[in-house]
Amino acid sequence: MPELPEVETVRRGLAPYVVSATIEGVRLNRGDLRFPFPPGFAAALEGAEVVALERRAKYLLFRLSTGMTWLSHLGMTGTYRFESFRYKEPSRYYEPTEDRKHDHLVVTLAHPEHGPLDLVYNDARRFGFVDLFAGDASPYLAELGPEPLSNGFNAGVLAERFRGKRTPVKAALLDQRVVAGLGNIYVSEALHHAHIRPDRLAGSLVPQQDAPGAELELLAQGVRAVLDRAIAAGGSTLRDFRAADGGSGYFQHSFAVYDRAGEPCPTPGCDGTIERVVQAGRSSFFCPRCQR
DNA sequence: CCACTAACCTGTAGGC
DNA sequence: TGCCTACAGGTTAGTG
Repeated sequence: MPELPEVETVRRGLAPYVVSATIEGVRLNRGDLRFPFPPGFAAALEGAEVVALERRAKYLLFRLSTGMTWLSHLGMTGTYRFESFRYKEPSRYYEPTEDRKHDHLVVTLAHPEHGPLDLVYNDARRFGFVDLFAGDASPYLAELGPEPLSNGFNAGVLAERFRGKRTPVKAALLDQRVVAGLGNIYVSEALHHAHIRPDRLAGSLVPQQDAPGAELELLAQGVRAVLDRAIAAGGSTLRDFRAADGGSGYFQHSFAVYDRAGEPCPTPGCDGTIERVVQAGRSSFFCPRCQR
C-alpha cells in the first residue's frame, strides 16, 4: 500500500477538489471492500459538504459538515482518481464493465470552483476499507501510536515502546501502535539509515541506565528523514500506485535498499551488498556490512 | 499479554 | 502463447 508518504501525497492531490465540495451522490458497486460498507454509509455522505481532508497514519479522513467523518484506508492497491463525467446509471449498484471492474465506490462532487467531478475509488485486491463515525470515534484510530513526523515521536518514545520487546525491530516498527504510518518499504529504509539490522530484537536497542541511546536517536531521525524525503518527492511510484493528480512529472522514488538485493550498499565508504531476508512473511532489505 | 502464521484477494513477473 | 509459482505497499483472526 501506500504508506504514510503516499497517503499524504494522495491527500494533497485530492484536497483542492474535495474540500468545500458538496457530495451529491454516492454509488457502491458492491456491498463490501475488505469489510462491508457501514450501514447508512451512502446516505450519510449524500448532501454533506467536505469541510476538510486530513490524514492520520495511513488513513484519509474526510471531515463532513454534519460532524461525521468518512475514513478511508487504501489497503495495498487502493487508489482515488477523478472522472470528469458522471455515471449515468440510476441504480446505486450495477455490474461494472470489464475495464472498471475494480471501481468500487463513486462519489459525485459539486465543487464551487471546479464544478462537478466523480471521485472514483479503485482497489483490485480489496484490502482497503472505509468507516463512518462521529468525530474521531473510530476503533481504527483508537490505538494508533504517534505520528512519526510530529513532536510526539522521538527516541524516548521508541525506548518506551521497545523496552522488553523480544520481537525483531522490523516487526516492532511495522506495529502501528508503536508508531503510526510506517510500512514495509520505509521500515527497511529507516533501519538502513540508522545502521541497524532488521533482525535485532527491539528491546536490545533500548539504552541501559546512563547510556546515551545513540541507536534510537539515529533510528528516530532515520524514520523522519525517509518520510520527509518521500513526501517531498511526492510519494513512491510503484506497481499500481500513482499520485492522485497523476499526470506528468511524478517522481520515481529511489530507495537505498528496498527491492535492491544484490546491489552495492549506497552508504558512503561501505562495500557491502544488499541482502533480502524474510521476516514474519515479509521481505526485509538490509546491508549486512553497515547495519548491525 | 506476547509473538508468529495464515488468511483475505487480484494482478503481474518470471521460469519452463 | 500458456501454465505454474512466487510475490506484492496492509491488517486482522487465529494459534500456541
